[in-house]
Amino acid sequence: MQSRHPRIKHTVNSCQDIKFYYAGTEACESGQTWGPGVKDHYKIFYIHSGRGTFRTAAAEYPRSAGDGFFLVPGELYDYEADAHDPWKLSWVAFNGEAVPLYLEQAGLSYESPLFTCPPDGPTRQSLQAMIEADRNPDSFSRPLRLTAALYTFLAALLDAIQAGPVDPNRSSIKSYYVAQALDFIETNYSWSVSIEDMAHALGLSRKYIASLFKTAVGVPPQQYLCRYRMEKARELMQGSLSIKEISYSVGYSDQLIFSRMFKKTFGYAPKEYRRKSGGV
DNA sequence: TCCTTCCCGCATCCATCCTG
DNA sequence: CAGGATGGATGCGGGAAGGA
Repeated sequence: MQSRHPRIKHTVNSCQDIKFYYAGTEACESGQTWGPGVKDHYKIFYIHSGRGTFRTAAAEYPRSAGDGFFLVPGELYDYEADAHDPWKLSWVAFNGEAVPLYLEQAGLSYESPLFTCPPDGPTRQSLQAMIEADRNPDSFSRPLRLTAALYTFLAALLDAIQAGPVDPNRSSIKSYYVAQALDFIETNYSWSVSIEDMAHALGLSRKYIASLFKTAVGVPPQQYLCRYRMEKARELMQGSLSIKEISYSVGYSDQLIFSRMFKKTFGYAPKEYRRKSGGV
């Protein structure tokens, strides 16, 4: 293995994979409805005042001030303001590959679409900041400001949800640790990182994170890391890099060890694999 | 929920050999 | 001769059980 690199990259690097769509606020009229309908993006609602009802195909959820709910793409929803005390809503719509990860970390899903936040907390403040940024089109920096505001809002939302009442059956914190571990591997596989390094970066013991990882993923972290490196190597094998260059690129300073692992994983030595697959 | 200890399997390292 | 594969020794990582 190459010498240990002192700088461990951040454990979550996929923040670029979230895209802001739109945001807004509306004081609804009595009995005002939307749907049933579907969205092609994620949409989070926050209730400032009043009350109303949010429905999925499976359940009906009465909601009031301080509550929130969210929609996932492709599912059928409808919602309706109360006839006597209609709600005032704010919403933010977004999409991206990283969204499911963050929602899972927050314990939100189609089956569990509800959350509660303090009326004057940072969640509402960051939501308001995003709506303000969306209203100001006279700026070249508007897209960056909106994206930054969206991250701030999601971070505040995660903090608010995780600081809330703890459900003894809730597994989101474990999912969070496992997601962090997966992200660590995908970010640092090209260095000579160990599972000890990963545990240190997450602030957990090596044994504990390995246990969570095995339960969630099905294989130990060391095995997952090895397999991940081999898959990356197989991709690089399609190009013109030498076996030695590929081994360095996926975190092995010793091509001999790399060759052995490659053969164990795929059944062929690297050179043999390249010949069979018609590579360079 | 998180950590510790013990033990064993396996990944890694080094030396050597093989192939084109 | 350079690039790549194999064999044996060693240390790290995983599993199990239990404690704080």
